[in-house]
Amino acid sequence: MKTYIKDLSTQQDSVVTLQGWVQNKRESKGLIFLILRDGSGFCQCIVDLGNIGEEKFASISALGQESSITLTGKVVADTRQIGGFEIHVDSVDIIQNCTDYPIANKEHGIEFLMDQRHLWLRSKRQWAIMRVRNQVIFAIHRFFQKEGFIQMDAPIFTGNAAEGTTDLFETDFYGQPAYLSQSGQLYGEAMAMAMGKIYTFGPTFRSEKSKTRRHLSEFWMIEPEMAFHDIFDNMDCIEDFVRFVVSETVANCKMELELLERDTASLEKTANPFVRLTYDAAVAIIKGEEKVEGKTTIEVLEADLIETKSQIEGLKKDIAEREALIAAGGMKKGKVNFNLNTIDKNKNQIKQLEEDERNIPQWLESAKNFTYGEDFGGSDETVLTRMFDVPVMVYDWPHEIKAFYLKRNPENPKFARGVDMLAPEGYGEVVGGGERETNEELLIEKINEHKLPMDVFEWYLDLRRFGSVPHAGFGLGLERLLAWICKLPHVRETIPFPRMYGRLKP
RNA sequence: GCCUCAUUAGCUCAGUUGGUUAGAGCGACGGACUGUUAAUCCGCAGGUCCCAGGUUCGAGUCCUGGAUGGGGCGCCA
Repeated sequence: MKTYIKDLSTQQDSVVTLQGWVQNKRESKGLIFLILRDGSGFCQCIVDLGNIGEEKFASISALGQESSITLTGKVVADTRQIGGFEIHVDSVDIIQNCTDYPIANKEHGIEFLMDQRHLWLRSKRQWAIMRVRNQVIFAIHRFFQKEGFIQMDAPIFTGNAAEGTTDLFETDFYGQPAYLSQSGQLYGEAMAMAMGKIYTFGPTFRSEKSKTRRHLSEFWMIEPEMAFHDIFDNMDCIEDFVRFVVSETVANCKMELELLERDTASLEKTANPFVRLTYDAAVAIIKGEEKVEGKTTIEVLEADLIETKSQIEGLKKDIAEREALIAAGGMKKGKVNFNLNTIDKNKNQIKQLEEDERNIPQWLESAKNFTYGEDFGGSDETVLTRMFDVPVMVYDWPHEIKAFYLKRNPENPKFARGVDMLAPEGYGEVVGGGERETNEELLIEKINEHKLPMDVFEWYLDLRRFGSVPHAGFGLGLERLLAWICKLPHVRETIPFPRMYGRLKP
């Protein structure tokens, strides 16, 4: 039977066989410390010259990083180790000895790592992120399945742009132009009329030339659609759903989130009620006309700017101190290296903080001058969510700026019943959705207003002609949700092989 | 599409007002050390300073254009 590192705790003092890769190696005379990884975890394995013989010892000593091996040894408890266990090795079979593995155990730049993505996935942080992704996907399915939703797959080739706004990838479909799907929602609506409650879970494609930390050209979206649900039922569903996925992930990914140094306290706050604001109320807060807990956005942002500046000063001081210590001499080499590396890290942090320093005044300006009636920009979202520590749902948007299929507020037709959920900690829009228009005349009017080809929406109008009912739904961006849960600076690390502007390989 | 910052060894980065033969650490390689946790110590090798022009006696450094990348805006999940 095969043994995996994650199961070592059940095998204490017995002899097991592990198969994996040499993640790191330290050597001393007569002893080799191998850090083995097998996909399920990491474990230190000790090779003793006296146990294994000189010839074998030399061949193990020559193993490069990421060499593949099979080893057999005794499981010994050792509190110093990550998993609490280590292996005292009896024998090693080398499957492949490899050398010159490109990714070293140190800081690397993002461009280099993205070029090495196929190998980078083996690194600890990436390993942890991919495991969280797996748990999040599983929790999403559990939520909808327990709530009686039917999973459906929407087509990926479409003949039209669903909302007519975003840039799509064009392909050739037997001589006809076809577009890669930017949303499965319209098809979801059809299926919801058949099944009651459905959800799609599939890839989505947008050819926007966006170079930001929250855009991908290819990403995964979850789109539930519910018959007999209005905007408020929809918000209840969003809230229950996000709360469930976050709490299940926190419960099932303790080790992974710890490895990512993710403070889960802020995730646990999703147990509290989410903030619900109309567009009007949100705009008043963004513009600084309305206070939240006694403070305006302008005050909070100005304080953030001062804080950023003092952090930069603090880091510069820290660097100067370390440089002076090194220059003074007499420091051990290991300590010098540690300090040099810390200086590098601090410098990188300063670069990021300096970007914030440049951005915050722009955001402040943009928030102050926000024009009522416009859609929120990324910075407006950041500014708004900065004021709360739970997700914020903004609903009832000016209908002109929202998609054609959103229902008007019957009490005030100026507003469409769309809802966006903004994640805290600056992550912004993670969910977009709303109640769907059921009035056929209004829909036709909207399709014309948006200058969309009527013939491709004929089938969609049929949904209003035959047993039309109030219904609502939303779309959740998996990678954006993951970036927030893992507190990553960019969505590109949340998907195994990101496709984005300027990145098609590997 | 616009704005902004960057590009120097395999990797992460220094490089002074423009001045001789461009540096460090890590990694790789060779050696030492029997419990290491980014091991440590000694040694050794490693360069199209992103590309193309220009200014200058002289350019890694200054100027112009381009390429690539980071970030922001717009657009969006």
